[in-house]
Amino acid sequence: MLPQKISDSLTFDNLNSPQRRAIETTEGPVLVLAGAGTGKTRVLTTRLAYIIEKGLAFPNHILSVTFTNKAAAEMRERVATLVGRATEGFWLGTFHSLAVRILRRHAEVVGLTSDFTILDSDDQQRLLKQIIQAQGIDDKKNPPKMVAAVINRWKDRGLLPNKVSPSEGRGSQMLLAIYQEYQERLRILNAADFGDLLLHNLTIFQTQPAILQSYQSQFRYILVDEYQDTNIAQYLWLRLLAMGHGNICCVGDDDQSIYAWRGAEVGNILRFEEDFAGAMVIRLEQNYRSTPHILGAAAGLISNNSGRFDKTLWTDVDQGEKVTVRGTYDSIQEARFIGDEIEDRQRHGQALSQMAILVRAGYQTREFEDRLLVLGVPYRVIGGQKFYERMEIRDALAYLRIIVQPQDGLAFERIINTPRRGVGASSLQIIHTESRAAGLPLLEATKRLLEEGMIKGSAKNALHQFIKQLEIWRDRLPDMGPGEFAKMILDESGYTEMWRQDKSADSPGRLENLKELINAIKEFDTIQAFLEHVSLVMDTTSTVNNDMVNLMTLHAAKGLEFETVFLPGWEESIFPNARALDENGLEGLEEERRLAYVGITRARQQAIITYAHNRKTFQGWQYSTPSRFIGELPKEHVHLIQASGSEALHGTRTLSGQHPNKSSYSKMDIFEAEFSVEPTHTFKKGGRVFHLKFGYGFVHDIDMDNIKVEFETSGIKTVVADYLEHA
DNA sequence: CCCCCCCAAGTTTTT
DNA sequence: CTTGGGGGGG
Repeated sequence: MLPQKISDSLTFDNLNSPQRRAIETTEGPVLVLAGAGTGKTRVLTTRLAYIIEKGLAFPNHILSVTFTNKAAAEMRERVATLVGRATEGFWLGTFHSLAVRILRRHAEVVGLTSDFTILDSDDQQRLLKQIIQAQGIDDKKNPPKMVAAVINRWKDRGLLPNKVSPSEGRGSQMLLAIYQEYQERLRILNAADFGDLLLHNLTIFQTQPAILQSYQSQFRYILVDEYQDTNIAQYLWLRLLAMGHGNICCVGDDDQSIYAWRGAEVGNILRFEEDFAGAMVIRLEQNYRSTPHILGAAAGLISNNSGRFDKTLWTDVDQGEKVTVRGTYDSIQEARFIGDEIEDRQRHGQALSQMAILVRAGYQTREFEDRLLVLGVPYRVIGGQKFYERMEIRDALAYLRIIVQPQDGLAFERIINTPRRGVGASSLQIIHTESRAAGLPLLEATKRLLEEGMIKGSAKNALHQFIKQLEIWRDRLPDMGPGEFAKMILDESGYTEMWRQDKSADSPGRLENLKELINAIKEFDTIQAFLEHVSLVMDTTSTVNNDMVNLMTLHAAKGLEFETVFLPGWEESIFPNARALDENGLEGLEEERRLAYVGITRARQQAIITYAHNRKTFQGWQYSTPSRFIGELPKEHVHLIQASGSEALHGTRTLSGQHPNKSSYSKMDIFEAEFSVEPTHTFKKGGRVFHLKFGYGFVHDIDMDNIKVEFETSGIKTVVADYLEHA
């Protein structure tokens, strides 16, 4: 095919024909089923550039939606390169950032003012806790966390309190009452939680046809990334906007839908053709990332799921190694094995940053961290606690919030007695009561109580002082740079001093974080702009690009790729996760399987799956069974190495929680039906062999595929038969 | 009102 | 084992 040039910077070179079709079909609904590693981002960005370069629309006529800020930033950057200019006019961002932009313009429609506060989940749970307690409900039996989860799921489905059907869930009346009160309190706080951002948009669109119409005619082309992760509210939002022209292009992969537990509906992508009449479905199936064995193993695994679009990923590449499945005696050996494999590859010139250990749950990274520390191998843990979620950062932000937005009662409450000012629970209780009775924000209620002399003792002076101080700070706000302003607040409030006085081990770190926060604030024009950024961009942008092994959860790995991927802990209860199965049955199992699919398809060259027969948990030693997913991998794509010799034995859980004693073990036979465990090589004890890395040596001992060799130059090593040849 | 001790729980996570 | 939250005592 001849390369087709669209403009100076945009060509169709190196695009396969489905990719081209996905780019050129600009009119009407299009669903692009983009399997792992099939050039999805390339298609999205090129399509965007194509629409611009063809003169079909100006940047502000295109709505491009992603889930994460990271994805939005990447897209923005790549589109800018393609069209050769900045991307200012584009409506390109996350669902939430785009929804906020719209909501700030029409906030009054839903009873907010345009400077409303965005609450994160921590604020949300604090508020819910107050409501639960105020309604005299036991917050032990109904923890705010769980109540928040129920309300969030309702919001994910686009349901306001009046739309929740009475039969919904258990204890629904009580939860519904909390939900109603919660929405009321949010309005008084002039605040919106994350779910509200979308939900309020829907209300605006549904009640104000003129507003909806103006957006419908503005956004002539709509592009959506990761469509399999959309929830109902997001789907409704897209549908309302796309009504009319119908030029909506959704890109996604149903096999990579791993967020059902937070409201994503795989059904959205499966139903696309019904939802958008005349939709064209384009499959991207040529994979540019992985070897045939990796694709084959992943395909075999995912074929066990029902209700999916049938896709067959294929690749031009014809070499590559089988997926390794390695059993170990216990979790200590598992960590050792992976550590050694990493060092091995490093010695062979593979960059550490090209290796990743992907785990099911965050706590699993610890044993690998310990091991890598011992080995002196640098690593980084991706994910974990976010900068803006740290206590000291949230406190500091609360100071800024209450100054900028006096109605923000949650911020007020957070810092009113931090550092200690002698305003305890009892004073706060009085303020709360007044606030609710008079329908006033906490700060206003406090002022009134002070005027009326309703607060006595030390709290009276403290509150009086503090409110005066807030006003002084607020007056200075216009005259100072945001960084300078923030530093002043933290110093004058005594907050910095509080941590200086604190002698616990983590206080120096906290002070350091506060400094970092001030630096971050300096980058913004106003405190308001900074706060908006924080509430929507929870990323810690780590620009450090050192050569380190990557440790993260499977969820965090979606969208990434590595030369070598280690997948430890493939054991029943861990992966598939027991709780996922308990709570969601077959659905849960299928989502776990998709997670496994995501894990395997992150690998370019090698995927190494491991499991341990005995695992140390917080209770003690626990016997575990290899994951059913291992048995689902087609054997022609897998190289199985069982725990060898005495390691292959296992026992039942011991009562004492001691490390199991080998004498109480029976031979394991789980895989004998699935895999041949016969040695596939012909090496003999005493035979001379050659290894690419260790050179020549003599066979010392043989245990299945594991050959112990005494090498001439590097001593005794146990290596896998595949890497040896007769010499 | 503050501090300390005890008890309970312990997937995944973006915005 | 570790961490966070709540309750009770000073």
